[in-house]
Amino acid sequence: MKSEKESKCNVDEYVEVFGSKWNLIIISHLWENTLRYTELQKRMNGINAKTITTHLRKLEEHAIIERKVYAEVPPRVEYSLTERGKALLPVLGAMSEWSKKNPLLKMTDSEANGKTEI
Amino acid sequence: MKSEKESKCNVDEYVEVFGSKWNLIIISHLWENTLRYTELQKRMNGINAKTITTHLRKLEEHAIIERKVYAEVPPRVEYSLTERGKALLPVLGAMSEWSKKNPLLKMTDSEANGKTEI
DNA sequence: CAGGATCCAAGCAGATACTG
DNA sequence: CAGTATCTGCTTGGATCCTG
Repeated sequence: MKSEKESKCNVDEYVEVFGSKWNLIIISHLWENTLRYTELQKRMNGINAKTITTHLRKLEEHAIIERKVYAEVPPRVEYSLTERGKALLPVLGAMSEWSKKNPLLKMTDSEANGKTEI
Repeated sequence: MKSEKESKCNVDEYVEVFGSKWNLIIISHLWENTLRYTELQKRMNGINAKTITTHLRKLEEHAIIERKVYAEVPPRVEYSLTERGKALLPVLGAMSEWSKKNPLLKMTDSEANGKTEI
């Protein structure tokens, strides 16, 4: 809704980056290793091309990930985190910590029907 | 799209909580103090009732915020963070840290047309 | 005051088909 | 292989009206 820097000043800054399901998922997948487009897509449970591309471009704009194109015969494009992106470690780490200590209580749609795995 | 616990195990757990613009904003507003419905709404730049209520309910389900209703003549409802919610401090802190050290580079829709404020 | 109920509009994600 | 283009449908957010 495009709030122009009112209220919480810098909150709306990181909201753009963190306030997105896909962004968080992509970043966590690129955490350990550099991945090719297809490989990343596969790991993300076969998310469709348009969706993943849109978010990859977005993260690229924010200089959080880097896109390297190799001019080879079978085209190869690899995505990896930039330094800026790696600086997110504490954030992802804190999130992971919190979720480990505070497992979700309910399941949004299917009211906690025994889904206590992971 | 309801991915059932594939790929990154615990990632999809916190994505539900953090992967939302409004959740992050609400949490950051309730950070310092308990707020009444109207006050919270006002601080969120006049976000409309339905939207804020939806997210407040969601955060309540996740036991991140608490909703206290005072049976007074002019109804009063106050929202505050629970212990579980306060445990998010490191996460929000890390986000804030990151965004301070890594200011956004561009403006999403309006291609950086001089909007370098904040 | 703090919403619930509706309806509508915009944004997002998915499917499909097509290229360098 | 790694996308782009397009169309469609669900999900969100917003506006408005109404109520305990």
